[in-house]
Amino acid sequence: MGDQSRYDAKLARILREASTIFAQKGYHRASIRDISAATGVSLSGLYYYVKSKDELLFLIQRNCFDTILANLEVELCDVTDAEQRLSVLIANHLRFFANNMSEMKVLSHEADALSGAYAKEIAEQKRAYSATVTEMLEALAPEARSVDLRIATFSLFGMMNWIYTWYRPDRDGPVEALTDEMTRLFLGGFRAAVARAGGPVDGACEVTSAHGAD
Amino acid sequence: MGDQSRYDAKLARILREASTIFAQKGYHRASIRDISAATGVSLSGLYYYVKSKDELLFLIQRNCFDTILANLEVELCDVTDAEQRLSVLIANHLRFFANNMSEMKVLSHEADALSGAYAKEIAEQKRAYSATVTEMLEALAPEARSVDLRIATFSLFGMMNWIYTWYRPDRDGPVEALTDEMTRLFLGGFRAAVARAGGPVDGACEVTSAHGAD
DNA sequence: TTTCCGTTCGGACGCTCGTCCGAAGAGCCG
DNA sequence: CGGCTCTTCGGACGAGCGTCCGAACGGAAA
Repeated sequence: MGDQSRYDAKLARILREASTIFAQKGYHRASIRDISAATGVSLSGLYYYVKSKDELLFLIQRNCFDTILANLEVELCDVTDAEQRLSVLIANHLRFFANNMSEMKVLSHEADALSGAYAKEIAEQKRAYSATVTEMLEALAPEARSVDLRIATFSLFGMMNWIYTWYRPDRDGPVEALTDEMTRLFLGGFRAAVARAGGPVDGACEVTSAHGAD
Repeated sequence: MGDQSRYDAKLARILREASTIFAQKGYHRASIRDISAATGVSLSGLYYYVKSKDELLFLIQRNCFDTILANLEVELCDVTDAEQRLSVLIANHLRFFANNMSEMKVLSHEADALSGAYAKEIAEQKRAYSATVTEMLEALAPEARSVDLRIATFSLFGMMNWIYTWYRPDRDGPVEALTDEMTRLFLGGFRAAVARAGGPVDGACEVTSAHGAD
């Protein structure tokens, strides 16, 4: 049989180059011809490795989640403290993102470019990941309301995922510093929010409902 | 002269419908034909109101920033307390987003779909807005390092802007509750981070650098 | 050498895209 | 009525898109 590993390597290279192109131009704006040019593989040659442009995006996204979730499981296995578990998750998430900026941008930005079975499989991975975070927060604050846990969960993902729009290691420092800062920001806020749950933050909240619609 | 206000109203309607379409399908995937169908205006008729598809996106985004920034100025004019100023900004931001979900999604998701002069003008509005937030944070914590202020600024924008991926009023409660919760989360975290600046959060941070690259 | 199979590719397919041209409609003034 | 201006539109243009077919390549097995 012709080298299986050679096939795998070339497919991996195609996925990597495609991530770069998708990250630069966006999924819909990027064309198969762009990817053909970037990889040096002919237009029709690409279709030997991939069924469609959609599958290309699907494989990229699934690889990302597989890696993130697998790494997370390894790193969490011997950590029991609730706060440490959360900060391990944050570190794992941001480290993957910083080391795979193109893939991360594709993951965050092209979340609903897929449809059908592809979309379903990715959505399931995302659901599992979110549920993990919510469980961690619940372990940290068993008395919190579920709505607030949901808001906290997605606020954390917002902080972390949004970095694809602004983070550049040369200007903003290494991932480790970013991780520390975000962990401190979120964990500190979550602790404080839970501690005085129900009450406003030093009169900072009643301003909220002052104005009507825009 | 034929009604100027009639022209303006129709243009506004086109922009509104276009926002919906762009939000649903994404800018590049959405076609002028989709917008033509949604508005009932013919394909070529649209070009009487708008020079190009790019200008359509540009006008939507500029209208958003104009509204947000104008509202903010009004709301801030008689607030002096540093914490209250920040929470007014958060409230203003989230209220606009929740009341204009399509426009907000287009603003957050199609940030770099523009190019040339259009992109430049929007980028300038965004820069001014970010600078406002950073200044508020600095007023709140004059001793913080500028890198941390930058991270805090974009973490806040991440929390707020990411809601376009998950927030639904019927499931997640009214904007006011969301605003209170996010204000509490961020402000609490920021205060805590500043208070113990430099030091890790209860041994939650040294885990960060444990593993290498992925 | 011949056969065979995994791999590669040129070139074409039908389709949709953003844009524009020339003409026609609508309301008003003379 | 005719003429003018603002608005609207049918239909076409060239370009680029994702995909696929049939043929050719190359190295190992016979």
